[in-house]
Amino acid sequence: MSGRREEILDAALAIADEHGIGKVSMRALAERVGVTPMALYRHVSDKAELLDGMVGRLLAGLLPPDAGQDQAWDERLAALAHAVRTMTRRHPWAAQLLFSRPAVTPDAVRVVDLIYTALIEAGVPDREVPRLERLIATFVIGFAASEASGRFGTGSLDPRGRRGRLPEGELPGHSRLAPWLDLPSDLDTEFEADLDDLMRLIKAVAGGQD
Amino acid sequence: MSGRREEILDAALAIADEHGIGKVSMRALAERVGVTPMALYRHVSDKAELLDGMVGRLLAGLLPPDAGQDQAWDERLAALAHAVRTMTRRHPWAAQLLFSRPAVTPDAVRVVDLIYTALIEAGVPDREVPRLERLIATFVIGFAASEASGRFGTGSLDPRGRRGRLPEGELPGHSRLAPWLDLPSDLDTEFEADLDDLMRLIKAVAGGQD
DNA sequence: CCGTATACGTCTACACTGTATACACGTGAG
DNA sequence: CTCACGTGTATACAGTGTAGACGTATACGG
Repeated sequence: MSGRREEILDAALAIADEHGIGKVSMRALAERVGVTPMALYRHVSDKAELLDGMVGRLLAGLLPPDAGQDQAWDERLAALAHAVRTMTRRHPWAAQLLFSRPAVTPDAVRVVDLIYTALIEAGVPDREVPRLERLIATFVIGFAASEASGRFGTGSLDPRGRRGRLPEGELPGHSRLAPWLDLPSDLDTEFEADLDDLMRLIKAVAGGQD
Repeated sequence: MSGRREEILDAALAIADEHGIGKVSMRALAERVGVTPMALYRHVSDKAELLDGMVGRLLAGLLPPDAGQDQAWDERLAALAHAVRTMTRRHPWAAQLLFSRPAVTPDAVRVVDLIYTALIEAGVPDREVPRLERLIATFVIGFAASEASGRFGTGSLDPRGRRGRLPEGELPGHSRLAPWLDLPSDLDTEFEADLDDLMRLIKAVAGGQD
């Protein structure tokens, strides 16, 4: 009935994109919409529900424009994974929220279903499909969240700092891998390689049983 | 120098365990320690640094008591993964924080190094080790965070609710998998199966190149 | 013994936060 | 006309992180 709710959600989204999720307060949002803070509660029961609505709105943008039925299952899966990553790069604040609530909104369920059908088409036994969906989604979201929140470090300065801070010899792995750790990590190609590995994993599960 | 900082960190940890991370406020923490809120700032520069210190303290508990050198690489890796999961089950609030900052604290680096050496021992080419470490850690932390924050749903009620809310036929994957979705998910065995798959993935990367 | 440095803690105050409660105004239906 | 309903407002409360100025207790070098 009311596009007002969507209007509010989009305003919140705009604030988050411009100034970070931390600046999304009921007062700031109200001012942006042009109302009193309490007016928001007519359209949103909680601040939590507001945040839920925001991620819901982003998830809706994840669905491929056309059904994309012409692509093979692995291409559809890769496209979805890339869509998640580009989404969290445009909206870094969203990555953390994806872990916060079960995927019960209609849009989220539709995305899950896309993964289900892709895995079925890949030949994964029905019994294993939900587990593999969670495995893949968990990794993809986790990667996006790590990237967005800085867990992967900020570049080449980081690994050097690591080794220096601990007594020599206590980190055999780090010292052996030193040449590779000093390279500035290219997360684009890394993500690609990770996806390749996951596809192989899916094929292994599919091939082993059917 | 000052065991006082550790004392404060442990008090914060206790509050988080008893009443949830949301109840960890400078005022509540100060009262627990028996001081004025502002006194905490002598030992901790920020609330953010306080939270960082809390996860650091938990990461320290992740290291195996003895070096555990007698176990094979895959057993050491599995043990580490299980340790993360049990840690986030005991401290559900911690899972989200693991995504928040790069692993630069000494304890975190030591954990990363354990994974490095395990992967090297597995025969993974040096060049691929850091990537695989990130892949595995990302999944394990993501799984723990999902479990802790409810992303995996709260049981069997959830999947039924999902399908009911959307028009029939729009979710082919869900309707085909209905029998499996209604089963209460057993996250213990699911995590085990996921680890098995990841081990296979590691062996594949190792075997393909050396 | 004295002066000083350092670590630690207190008090007050500010600018925010989410939201409960009570009230006002429009519009459309019976 | 009246009543309900959807919407927005005004006020208020309890809680948050933390800046700034001020004390005090212990230890150390002359």
